[in-house]
Amino acid sequence: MILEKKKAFNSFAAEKGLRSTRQRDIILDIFLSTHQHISVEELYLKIKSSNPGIGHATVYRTLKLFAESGLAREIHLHDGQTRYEHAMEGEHHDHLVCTGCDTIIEFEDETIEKLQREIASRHGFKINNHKMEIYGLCSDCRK
Amino acid sequence: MILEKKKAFNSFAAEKGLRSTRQRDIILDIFLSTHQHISVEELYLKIKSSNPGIGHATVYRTLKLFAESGLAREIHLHDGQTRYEHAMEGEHHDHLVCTGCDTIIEFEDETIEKLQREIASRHGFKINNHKMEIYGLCSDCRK
DNA sequence: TTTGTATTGAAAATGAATATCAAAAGCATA
DNA sequence: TATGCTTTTGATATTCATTTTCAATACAAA
Repeated sequence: MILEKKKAFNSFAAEKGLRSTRQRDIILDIFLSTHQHISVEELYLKIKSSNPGIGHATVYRTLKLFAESGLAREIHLHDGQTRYEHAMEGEHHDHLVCTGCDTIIEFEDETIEKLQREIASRHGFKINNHKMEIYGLCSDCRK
Repeated sequence: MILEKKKAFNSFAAEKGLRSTRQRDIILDIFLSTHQHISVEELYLKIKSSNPGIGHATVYRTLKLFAESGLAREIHLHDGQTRYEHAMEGEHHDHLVCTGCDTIIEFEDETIEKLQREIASRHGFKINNHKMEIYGLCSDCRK
């Protein structure tokens, strides 16, 4: 699966005429090895620890490329940091965010997606993307 | 209705032991006179034009207070600016955002809200808040 | 008034993200 | 393999929204 994703990114890169570089390979490997919702800073530190030479800007640039290629998706929660999650074709993750402990739980609900499409078409919109976040307290934090 | 909101904010302020100041009155008046989704900068400029003395920081601070009091709600679209909308008890606005012309259309859907509550309770969450934005192209921009 | 504290505004600081630009690296071609 | 052109990189500076700092000011209770 990771291999497929690498291939997918490589063909995206080839199509765009991008060169293949050591840095992009490393960032891709490490990004693919992470869990969901990693912030740029977190990823940067992770990369730094094994590859001290790689710069801040490169990580930002490369993650934008991943998003463009469809490999990753940007998410903006309420703390002013951009995070990236692994994106797969046609797959959508919505989020339950605990404001107590910052736990993020993913969910999908086909009925909601369907209703979104209905609402959009009722207003003449063509959906590209959507995001939905529910903020609250998880059972642990309510205690 | 505007009067009620002012009263509501004043009792919130009283409860918190906040003082009543000329600046907060002015900012409240002007905020209440605006339409939905005003950015801090836009509001600041509007305020500045009639009250040149009022500072940037005060506008930021006061809007945070409004949000805390329940009078306003923060919204974060994807351009790095915080906007505020008028919030009313129990009322929720979700948004259809046109990425072509930045038009924002509000909608509400009780079925979606119900499904959200179900999902949350299934995960043991108590909802405080939610946001949902659908990004796409409106009929004009698709032409 | 007087006094204690909250609030303000100007300016500085922060922090995320982007731009700049010279040096380095990739890649096609000779 | 060497050459030359172009992309990419990384250090640094910059931008922009927002927050902090702090001395001066305003509020409200006594």
